[in-house]
Amino acid sequence: MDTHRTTSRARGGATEPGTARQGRTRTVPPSTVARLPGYLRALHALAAEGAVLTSSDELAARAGVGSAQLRKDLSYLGSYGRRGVGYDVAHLAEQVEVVLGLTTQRRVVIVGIGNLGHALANYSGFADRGFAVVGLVDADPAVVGTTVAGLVVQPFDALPGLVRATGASIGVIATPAAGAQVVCDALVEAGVAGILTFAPAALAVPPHVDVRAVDVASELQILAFHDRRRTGTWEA
Amino acid sequence: MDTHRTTSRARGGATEPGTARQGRTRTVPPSTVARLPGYLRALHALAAEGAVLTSSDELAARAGVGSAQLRKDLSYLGSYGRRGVGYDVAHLAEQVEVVLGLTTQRRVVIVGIGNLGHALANYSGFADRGFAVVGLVDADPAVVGTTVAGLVVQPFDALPGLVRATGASIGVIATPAAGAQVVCDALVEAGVAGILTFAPAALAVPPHVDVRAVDVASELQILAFHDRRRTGTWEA
DNA sequence: TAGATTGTTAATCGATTAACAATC
DNA sequence: TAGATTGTTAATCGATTAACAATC
Repeated sequence: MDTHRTTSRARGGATEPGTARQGRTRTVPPSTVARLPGYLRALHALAAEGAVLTSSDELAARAGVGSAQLRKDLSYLGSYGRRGVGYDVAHLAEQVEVVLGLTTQRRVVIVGIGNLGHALANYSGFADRGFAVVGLVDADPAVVGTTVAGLVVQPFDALPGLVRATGASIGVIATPAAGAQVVCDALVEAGVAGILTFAPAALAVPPHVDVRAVDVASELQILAFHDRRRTGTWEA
Repeated sequence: MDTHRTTSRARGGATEPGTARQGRTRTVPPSTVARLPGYLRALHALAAEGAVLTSSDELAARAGVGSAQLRKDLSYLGSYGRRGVGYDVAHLAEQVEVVLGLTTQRRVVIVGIGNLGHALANYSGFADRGFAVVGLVDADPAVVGTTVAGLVVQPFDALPGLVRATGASIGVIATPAAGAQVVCDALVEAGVAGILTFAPAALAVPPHVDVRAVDVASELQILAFHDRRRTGTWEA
């Protein structure tokens, strides 16, 4: 084992195509990048309510962060507010989308069409937020050939062809932990740029591939830590 | 709005019932707590392979972190290794479980039995890792009364009674964003200690309640950031 | 102008990493 | 004893926060 680690919420100093005139390159810290989707969500909610302008106070409250942090985060993207006035909701939303790379719809392939894969394939939040599910893959012959969310489930062998034919740049792994690394390797080999895995397993990937891991049971275990009262381990 | 924010991956300086003799209280940093489930996973995998001893190098590689970080993290829990020898796999796993509060099985209620709620209710990884799903709730009369994963779905009104009757300490929100805050308030009112939400919305909760938020579309957007090549925004 | 709110600076705080003394 | 590996220290690094000068 000598490829890179997963679970790295932070992959170092990413650069960003210059939205500032001149194409100058700016660096957005990983912790900021991770909060941008939340800001975008809040901006869309404001826009839906008809708001034209917002302030760092208001937007921060909606996103659940402090206003100092919000302003600091936005400052990495550029200067999109007006002092004494605030931010133009629509314009700021657009800028955040540009930075996140959401001006083009990304294509997603889901591997593992069990309960979770099913749910993800049918999730409308993907389409709403810039992603198109363009392919479904499963290793189980009983599942292959069935139609889920309007797509016919393909066999595992079809994965590379599917990724290339559809131009998918993101793979989602919704298989059990046992199969996750094999699926991951296949996705990497097929050329995806990012992988979102729900399998409870650490994945090894080459450095040019980005992995994000969501482990539902781990989230519950972290919650359990804070609920550790009367667990029987008291002593004095 | 004057309750607290959500999305706080880190709720400050949690204390831990003293596993060290004397009941002395120790503090485990949030970032360390967040990695403990991964270590536990790796330890269980090692145990399943028959390993009796492991080293910080081996365990760290399995969990996808550096060995220095692993040792630092474990040092917050106590001194459970032997210099020159390594860690006893079974014993260390047990200690991590004690710290995470997994010696008692926690009871979980799921609200929102759509595609995702369905998948979560049926997810075997919960039972395997210390949690029992003891109640399902949905607002849709067409869903109420149906049986999912061996449980009859209850109406929203039944939530407080259900939480109390089952002694659930964790609530999972799998509803659309629009209903999330109402559900959250009801869970808090019913007395849960922690909430895991999949709804794309910031939740306000009182300070004694812990919230963790998983937003699948946000994860994809973060991946999209790293895939921001040829998005058309180049300038020079 | 007076009031408001940004963008940035500087201070603080927490997390990571490398190195090594302690010790099995 | 010699070799191995932990637990801890100290240095570095990055993230957060508060305060305020710039400016609308």
